[in-house]
Amino acid sequence: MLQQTTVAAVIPYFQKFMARWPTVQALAAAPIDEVLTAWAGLGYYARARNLHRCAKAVTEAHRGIFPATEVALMELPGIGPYTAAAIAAIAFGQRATVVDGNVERVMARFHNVAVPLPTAKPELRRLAHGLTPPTRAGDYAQAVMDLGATICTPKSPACARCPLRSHCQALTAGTAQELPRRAAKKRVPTRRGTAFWIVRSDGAVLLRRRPPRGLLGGMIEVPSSEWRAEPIADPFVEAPISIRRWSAVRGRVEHTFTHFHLVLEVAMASVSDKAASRLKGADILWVRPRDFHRHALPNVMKKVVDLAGSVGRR
DNA sequence: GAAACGTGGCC
DNA sequence: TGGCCAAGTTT
Repeated sequence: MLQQTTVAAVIPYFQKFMARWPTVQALAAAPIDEVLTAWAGLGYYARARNLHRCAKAVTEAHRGIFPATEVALMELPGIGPYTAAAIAAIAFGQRATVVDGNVERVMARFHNVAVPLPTAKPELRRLAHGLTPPTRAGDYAQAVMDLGATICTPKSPACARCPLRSHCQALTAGTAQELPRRAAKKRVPTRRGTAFWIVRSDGAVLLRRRPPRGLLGGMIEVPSSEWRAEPIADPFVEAPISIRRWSAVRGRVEHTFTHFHLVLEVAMASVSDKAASRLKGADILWVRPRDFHRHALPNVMKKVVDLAGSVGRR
């Protein structure tokens, strides 16, 4: 959960997961849809799929016991170099070098490394390895991560009250504020589409399960036209049902993903039960808005729901 | 190596 | 207000 995500954002999700699935076996036995529903809103949904696969692997291939070496941990889904080292050091008390964004920043400053990320990663890892103590490497790693989160922050680091200030080379050089350097970022493009809010006579709305991998993989969506850089003249040809009368919802949904901005128009329509009954398939759902919380709607789709739901209220 | 992959908080 | 960045991993 903590991969690329702040502690504050994770805490309520962590509490919910631990209460609902207290053991790795319980998580392994859960349907993926339930795991994704519990993860909805946290983002990077491949993590939820990987966590679930990992629980299955530990349960089925490791007799419910996590492997105790970094190399073996790395074999598990969703566990990369950082997580493997964190588990080895924190859970198993081994001398493993834990390198996350905090550690990279602290190392770049402590040793005044001017080489930009990600080029500097191997060097920062070597430096981190050199400082890792033979005992209590897990406590040490968490201390450095907490230092990075509270004192050695990305902007305006609190060097005056840093316990490492007497040995920090960037502080001596006056470069702490500007380190670590990073390669220039690319501009994010904008994509556009039209979401189709299709209501059945009983008030249920058409939802759809996205393909199991890729963007929002396995999550539930309000069906929409394809999201394109160049919008098409008639998006309604991509609606899941051919409908004569669409009504445009005033306003738009804007959302920023990691690598593109999304602008969504919303169109509404009612369909007969007969027409609705023709839409079938494992990926099709008809759900009343009051039951949306039982499904894995990512935040971008919650924005669509909010906009569509505003019709009639004003 | 580079790109894909969510969302929210901060300044 | 828009860019930056977060306890990274996978393809």
